[in-house]
Amino acid sequence: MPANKKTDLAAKRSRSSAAPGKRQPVKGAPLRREQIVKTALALVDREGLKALSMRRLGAELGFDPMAVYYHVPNKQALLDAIVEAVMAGIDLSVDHPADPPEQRILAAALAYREAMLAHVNALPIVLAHGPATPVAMRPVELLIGILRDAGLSPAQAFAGMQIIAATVRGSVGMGPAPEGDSPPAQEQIEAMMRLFPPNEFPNLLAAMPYAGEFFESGFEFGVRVLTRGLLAEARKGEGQGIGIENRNS
Amino acid sequence: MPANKKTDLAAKRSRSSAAPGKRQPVKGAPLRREQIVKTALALVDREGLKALSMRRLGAELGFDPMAVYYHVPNKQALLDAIVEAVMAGIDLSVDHPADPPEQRILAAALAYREAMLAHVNALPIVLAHGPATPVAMRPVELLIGILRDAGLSPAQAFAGMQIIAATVRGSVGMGPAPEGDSPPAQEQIEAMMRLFPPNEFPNLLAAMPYAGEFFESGFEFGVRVLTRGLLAEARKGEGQGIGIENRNS
DNA sequence: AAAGATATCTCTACAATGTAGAAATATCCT
DNA sequence: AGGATATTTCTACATTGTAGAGATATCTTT
Repeated sequence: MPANKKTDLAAKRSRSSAAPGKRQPVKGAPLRREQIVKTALALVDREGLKALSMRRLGAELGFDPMAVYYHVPNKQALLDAIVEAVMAGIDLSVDHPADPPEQRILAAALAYREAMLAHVNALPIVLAHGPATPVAMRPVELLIGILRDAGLSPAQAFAGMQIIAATVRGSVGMGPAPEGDSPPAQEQIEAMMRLFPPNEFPNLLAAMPYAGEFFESGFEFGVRVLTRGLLAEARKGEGQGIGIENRNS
Repeated sequence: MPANKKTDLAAKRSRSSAAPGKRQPVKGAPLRREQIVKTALALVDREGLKALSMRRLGAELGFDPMAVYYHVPNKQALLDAIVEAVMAGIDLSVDHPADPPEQRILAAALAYREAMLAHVNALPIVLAHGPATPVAMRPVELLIGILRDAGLSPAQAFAGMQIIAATVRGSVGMGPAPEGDSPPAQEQIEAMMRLFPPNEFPNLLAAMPYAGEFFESGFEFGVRVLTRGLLAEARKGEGQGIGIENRNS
């Protein structure tokens, strides 16, 4: 009696949710797109990007792998959805319009960064030009809004938002390697010492010991510098062709 | 007489190089690792990342696909080598130590950016935490050197280099989508207008028309702001815990 | 030049992947 | 109940990276 796969899969489905007396799901909660994305992201977080195959995802969900294709057209769309989920994780409630602009900008940048660092294994797809969906654009809208509140013209605000977002994205991409690519930082540093001849890389080697320290507090430092400069330049009306005239009311 | 594959492949090899009278290659130039990487990068540039399969690369080289595996342990190593090749494309000759620091930093940042933009199709792997080989570290060494020349402490210089590099990397990653993902910018903008309700995204929509303008000159603007702020903060001795004391001679 | 040693390349084969297409089943509506 | 629709499963296939063994070229030594 070789129990076939169908029975096995059906048995695996969790019937925990859904009240039994009412209508709606009877056999077990049907597959929802949201749950697919959530499970996929969790899998990536746990085991890395290359562990995310459609078959593995199907197993994780307790469904046939092909079931996913009813809710998502192809794997690329799934990856896009994952990116969107990461972006949706940005906590926008950190912004308080009454606070000074410097503080608002820093808070937004940190929230952005925090959301990405919460899913380091997904960084390759997040940084590879994620989709411009409404969800992913809410933080952008907020940042531009803050900069406009600070008195910048639309063009200046857009440029400022781009620079800040670029700094956030670039900085998380340069953090510690994800997915067990490399040994712990200490060994890595010593290996580099051996790999890089001190006469060719004197400055790099001299600065390496501060690498860890930077990742802790250096990002904040950078954003603060950037913010201050941005606001000052904007007030001066300078801007290298960006918003030379103020298009305000 | 079914001409077998072996003969076909051998016939395909270019025997154009290598003097015939001497020793060394007689049958046709042997496969060199450098040529493999070069061909692979060219293929990626031409047809995008997903066109780069080992079989396709073999065909492009005129060798059996498996021949590559004698020179490169696996595909990941090949990708790493491609990233390194892109980094090696950074033109370090733009730096003139006699120039003022602002100018040197901007030139270095632009050279970095230029090299990455020269291979947009490779960006996903370039941004996905490239390997820290000596070649890839030369620009880093240079940047730190410039900042040290400008009077920053090692820690400050390292932090500054990180911020600038992050800005460069982030900004190229936010450029126009590669690999024909999306239609030309103009249509895209109009599509966004439709996708984003103006009451939820007023600032974004107001700033969108300047998107193109930013990508042209906004990056320079951002780096300039960052540089000026960086140098000023460093002179003041401030630095949020980064290099509070100067570890100079 | 012959013969063995080594470097380089080729062939075959396999497991894993994304996904098309048809079939099966569950759910809903009348 | 029965037909319509939504959802899931099965089967199958082309493509991918790459292991392993074998073939061939090249170099070294005699």
